Amino acid sequence: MKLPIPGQPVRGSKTGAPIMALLDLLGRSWAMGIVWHLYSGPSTFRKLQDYCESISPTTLNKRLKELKDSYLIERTVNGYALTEQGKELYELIEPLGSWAKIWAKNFK
Amino acid sequence: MKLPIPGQPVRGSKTGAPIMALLDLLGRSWAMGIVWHLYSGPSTFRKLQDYCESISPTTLNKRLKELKDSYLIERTVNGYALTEQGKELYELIEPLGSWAKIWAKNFK
DNA sequence: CATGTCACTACGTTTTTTGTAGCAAAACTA
DNA sequence: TAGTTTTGCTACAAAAAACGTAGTGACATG
Repeated sequence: MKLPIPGQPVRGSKTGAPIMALLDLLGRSWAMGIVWHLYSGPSTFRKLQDYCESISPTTLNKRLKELKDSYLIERTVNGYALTEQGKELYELIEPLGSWAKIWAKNFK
Repeated sequence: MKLPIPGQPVRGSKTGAPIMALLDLLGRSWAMGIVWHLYSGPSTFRKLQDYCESISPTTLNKRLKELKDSYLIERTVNGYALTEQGKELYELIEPLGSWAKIWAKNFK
């Protein structure tokens, strides 16, 4: 799966509309989960693997590369961490957390 | 791929934390794209297929079923449409649209 | 120098998604 | 009302993505 780059054809848009590139990136398995987790602080590869519970190292490594190449995360001395932009993105999706709790009531 | 149900094990959480169930659902190919598109109004199966440009009917049908079973979309006389909850969800992710435009500048 | 930890890579298997074709039902059209 | 479109799918084979296990090289620890 190649990196979705705004301005180039991506899943959902031949012209590469930024939102579609972003949704392509985030719509891959574990991508949002990784961002979600990293907001609580930098994490090592192994800890991310533990956190994700069932992600394969292959997939984790791929997602990390993609997120790095998309300027959302970076490697620091403490492990993988959100960039400033990554934090911005997290803050945009953060409201999903409390909304999800309400949404969950449907399933009872 | 089975429907991620809050309270049951889902990708990223053995206990089925609502946010993880939601991220599992939305982290499947085309899921957010479908929600994004439907906010502009109800759409038929064929129109969604056109809009998504490269989704297979098999996958579109699966995603629609999942979103229906998750109370985010429903069938109306005008085709598939967001439920009230689906609209709420859209409004939460809407800010991604304008943020994506800024994010896109990284790639130049 | 032996042992452990860490960040991966290799690789074969399973699961998901694609792409093309086609079909039955409903809606238009002559 | 018979024929044509349109619609909402399903079937199925092929391609791609993700998994799971094993293992490797780099670095730290004792």
